[in-house]
Amino acid sequence: MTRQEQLLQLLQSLGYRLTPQRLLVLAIVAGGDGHMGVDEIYRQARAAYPYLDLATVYRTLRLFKQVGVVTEVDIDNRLHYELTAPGEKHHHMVCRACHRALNLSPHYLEEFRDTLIREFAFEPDIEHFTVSGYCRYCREMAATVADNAAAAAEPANDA
Amino acid sequence: MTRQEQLLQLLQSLGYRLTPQRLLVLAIVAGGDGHMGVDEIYRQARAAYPYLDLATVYRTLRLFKQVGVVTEVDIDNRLHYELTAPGEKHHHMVCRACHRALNLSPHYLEEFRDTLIREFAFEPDIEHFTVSGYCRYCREMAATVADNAAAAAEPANDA
DNA sequence: TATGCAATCGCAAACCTTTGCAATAACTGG
DNA sequence: CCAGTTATTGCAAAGGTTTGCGATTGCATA
Repeated sequence: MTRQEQLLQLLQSLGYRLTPQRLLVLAIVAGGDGHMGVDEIYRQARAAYPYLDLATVYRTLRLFKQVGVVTEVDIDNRLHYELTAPGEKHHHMVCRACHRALNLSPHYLEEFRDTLIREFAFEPDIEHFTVSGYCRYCREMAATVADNAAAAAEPANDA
Repeated sequence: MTRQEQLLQLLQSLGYRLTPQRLLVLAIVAGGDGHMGVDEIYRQARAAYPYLDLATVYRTLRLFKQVGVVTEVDIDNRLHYELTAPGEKHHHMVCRACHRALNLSPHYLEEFRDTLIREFAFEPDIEHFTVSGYCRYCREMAATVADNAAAAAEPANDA
């Protein structure tokens, strides 16, 4: 039984119906590489089944997320999805500059999670956790630009 | 000089113009208690200046956030803002059930931040950090409901 | 105080996402 | 295998937020 078939069986066991739309969306997300934007999923799905509605894609992805089949990532105010890899769960660091999403092992969040529970009885939803910030490359680039500007502004360094 | 005047001066020193719209929005956010929804800010602003446009409110708040004058919090897919309290910076824990936002001291994030920088050279944007999850009260309520359901399903406990 | 430029505004339209509703289709039980 | 029930769909419209654009206005300069 393939991974996709397993997931379909999971959906069915939870009482959800296996519609062609759901099979299609699952196949596309499973076939994609990493996080896919909704628009891309929709485009691919339409190619196979032109009557499919965008709302159905959104609803399907929301259902998949709720059941744990996919992981939702907010990248630059847009929703992206990837198949949840069992045993390889990970969180995301999204760069504010280049909008790339990097994976982050759950290990780095466990302590934080424990603290929140212990101190505030707050149970963080660390199934779908995203930190935004600036990635290594954008930070380096920014540093380089700043250096060049400083050099250009330095009269002694000219000529 | 009041806090509001300080902030206005800050805006001006950064080259932004002090328009009546900005003064108004700042006054409203400063006068509000805690996180205010955009709609509430807009309603109050309109009462004082009916020609104000919603887009201007959004733009103004985005500017304020960018400059650090206000802090943005996403509560149930809606933007909320509060005046940034100097020296009392805090993050947020937003409950997925009751949508209440609780404050979280930056202290709890420093170690996490250091780890990300050290391990991945990723600089997390911890100026505006929000964790979602389930708060103490909603967790207790869920537990109670579950207990009651279990008790109701227990034949020996009836009558 | 008058002038000019650029930032900002209001308006309208777009954007991404969610929702209401009647029609359709997947599953259940007979 | 058929009919009934109910989840799910497509469609259209709304929701919150952002953006393009021409008109306005704050502010610097003279």
